[in-house]
Amino acid sequence: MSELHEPILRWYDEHARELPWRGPDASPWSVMVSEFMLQQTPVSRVLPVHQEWLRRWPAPADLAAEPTGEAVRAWGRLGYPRRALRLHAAATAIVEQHGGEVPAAYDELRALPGIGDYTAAAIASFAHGRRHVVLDTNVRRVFARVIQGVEFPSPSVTKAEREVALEVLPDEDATAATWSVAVMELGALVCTAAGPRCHDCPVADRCAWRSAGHPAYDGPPRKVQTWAGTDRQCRGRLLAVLRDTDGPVHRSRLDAAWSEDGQRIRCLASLIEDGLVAHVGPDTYALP
DNA sequence: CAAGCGTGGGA
DNA sequence: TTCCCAAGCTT
Repeated sequence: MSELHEPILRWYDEHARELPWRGPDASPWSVMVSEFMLQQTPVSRVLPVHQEWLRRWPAPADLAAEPTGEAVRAWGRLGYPRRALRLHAAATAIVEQHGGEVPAAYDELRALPGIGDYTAAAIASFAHGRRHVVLDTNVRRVFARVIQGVEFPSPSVTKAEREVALEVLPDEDATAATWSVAVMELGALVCTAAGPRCHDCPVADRCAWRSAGHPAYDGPPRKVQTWAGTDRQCRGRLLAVLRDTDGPVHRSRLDAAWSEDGQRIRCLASLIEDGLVAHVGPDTYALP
């Protein structure tokens, strides 16, 4: 499958977006912050928050010196705000255990809060030029189509999938890192989940899914998250009140944000349990 | 391993 | 409008 390398690497060289966390001047910390923010959040929404984050906290130690609530507030509306807590906790661990420098070793990255297999491989590859299999949703979809000939990959990563990704990973470290980001970019811009632009694809003539006539997805139904009325929506409402207010707020403000008493009380308790909200006085709450 | 966790934009 | 989805992690 190494005949995929040249066309995809050349395509990336010509079509890659210029993003602040790419480029030769991007620090490992900048890459790490971007990877946290990009977990389930689109690039366009990450860009302004990432820029302000790096301006305010140019190194892990700068973030670690702040209360966790400052990270939650600066996270804004990126979603999944526990990522902000984990990024803060990871920065603290980097200061305490790694001399303030983002580790380059996969195992050390993987041990940090909020860093799973994908993020550890991505930081090791993109910030430090190490050779790792980087399997995100884009890479999985590209390989599913080009190599396996199906529209979408299985719900969770399989052993076979990981073996295929390792087989096609270039041998040289720097090339492997560029390859991974190139395949990701191809998935993000061309081989998209809905409406792939096969006419712009550098490997369309080698694509198993395309040569099979774009057979429809035949796997288990992909689950859709419900939203209206869920705890996630309730928690988002409550946290938004605190985020958009300077200083503590009275409980009446939170009561006004969600009408159903039982759910609101449960969600507030879970936010406190998660460390996203602090109970600072009788009927008074604030960011931690 | 399935479920839970935010948010907003595009089709 | 409704549905789908966007560089996952944790439990």
